[in-house]
Amino acid sequence: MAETGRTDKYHHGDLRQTLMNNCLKMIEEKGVSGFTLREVARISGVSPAAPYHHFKNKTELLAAVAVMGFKMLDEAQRKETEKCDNPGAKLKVLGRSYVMFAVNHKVYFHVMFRANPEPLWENTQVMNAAKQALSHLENTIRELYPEAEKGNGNHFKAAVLTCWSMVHGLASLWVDGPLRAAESGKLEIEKLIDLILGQDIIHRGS
Amino acid sequence: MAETGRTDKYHHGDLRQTLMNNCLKMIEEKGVSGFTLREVARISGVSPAAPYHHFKNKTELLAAVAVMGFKMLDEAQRKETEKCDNPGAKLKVLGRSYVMFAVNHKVYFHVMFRANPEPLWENTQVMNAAKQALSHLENTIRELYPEAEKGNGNHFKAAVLTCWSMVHGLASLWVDGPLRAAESGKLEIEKLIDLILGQDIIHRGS
DNA sequence: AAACATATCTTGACAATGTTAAGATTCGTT
DNA sequence: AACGAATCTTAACATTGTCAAGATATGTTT
Repeated sequence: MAETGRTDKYHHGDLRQTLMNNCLKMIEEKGVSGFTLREVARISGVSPAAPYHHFKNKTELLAAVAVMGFKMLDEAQRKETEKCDNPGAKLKVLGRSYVMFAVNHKVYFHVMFRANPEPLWENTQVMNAAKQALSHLENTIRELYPEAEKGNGNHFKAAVLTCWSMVHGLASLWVDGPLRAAESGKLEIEKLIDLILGQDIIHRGS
Repeated sequence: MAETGRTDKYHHGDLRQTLMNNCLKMIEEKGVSGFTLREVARISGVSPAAPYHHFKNKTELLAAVAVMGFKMLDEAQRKETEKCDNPGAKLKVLGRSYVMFAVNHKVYFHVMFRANPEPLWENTQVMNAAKQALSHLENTIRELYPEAEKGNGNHFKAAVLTCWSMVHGLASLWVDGPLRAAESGKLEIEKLIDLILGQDIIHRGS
């Protein structure tokens, strides 16, 4: 039951989902800029105008994919942290999970953070899904450093942002190419993650 | 002397540079995906086919811009570190300079790291310029932790990558929108940088 | 069951884009 | 003065995103 093809019916049945799947497939092959609404429609077995009954435009298809990606990330973060009780271990697991998500779902990561005209962040659906996915990190840091939220809360924000920047940077460098291209030795990404997260990041604030 | 317009001559005189400038201007206004070869040509006062005598295609124009960006970054890193003798201070200055470059030259950063079909990293010119710009960080870490290069050098690579990831992550989150969109309090980016770089990043390896 | 509103898909069209081929114009050199 | 190379233009092609109008199916009301 190939999802990619058409059904014989005039009404496709589940075109919306099919379009999203084929969108991902296409980005995987041709990159996020090689993605074309018309071709996705073609592959899905419908006319060029059909997608417009499910998405306002090309960008909104990408936004829908981004939302799905953030939900997947959220789910991964939730599942992985369930196992550990120690909040310190939690933090590392979260970081590992974040980077591995980017590595294993490069396409989603691209759509989520490299959306082109960058209006995805003005889409409230995307924003909310993103906030939800990030909440795991915030909660864990809250557990680890309850005192950080005292005062103006800048220490807390700094801690969150430090961790986020770190893993997001590593993920970005990997996904965007420089890390892979620069052949950083024969270090595999997994070992890289462990090396980096092995270092005491927020050892002390200020 | 507006660079953007045409000269009366049949031969433009300095079309290559003009195209690059207008390319930047256009991306600044319409985003990196709204950038169009034809419009850049139009603004530059030449026909749609003229750019093809200076760049192999649209992508290579972007590659040229990316190279220029890396050279600017390289120059900034060089200039800023000249002042400080202490390698520890150097490291922070480098980080600050990296992020501020992204903030102040969002367009360049976009072209350098968000190049669309991501073949820019297969362009040797881009690769070399990027390596050059990154060498400052490597050298500084070498000064700071000479012992890290012992053995397989993994500790050294980890340290470099940790610093790079951190600042690149912060820069990415800012440039790509999530940080600005998430209205992370009223924290300005400069304060954010200081907060983050204030934390002992590579306090100890492993 | 019949009629009707709605959702879904198609056809046909439009302007715009990246790119190339063929021809025109200028520049540098001999 | 003449010639080759560099630079630019015109014209064309296949594609793209998007929209308006019409066709077809679905579901609901009577």
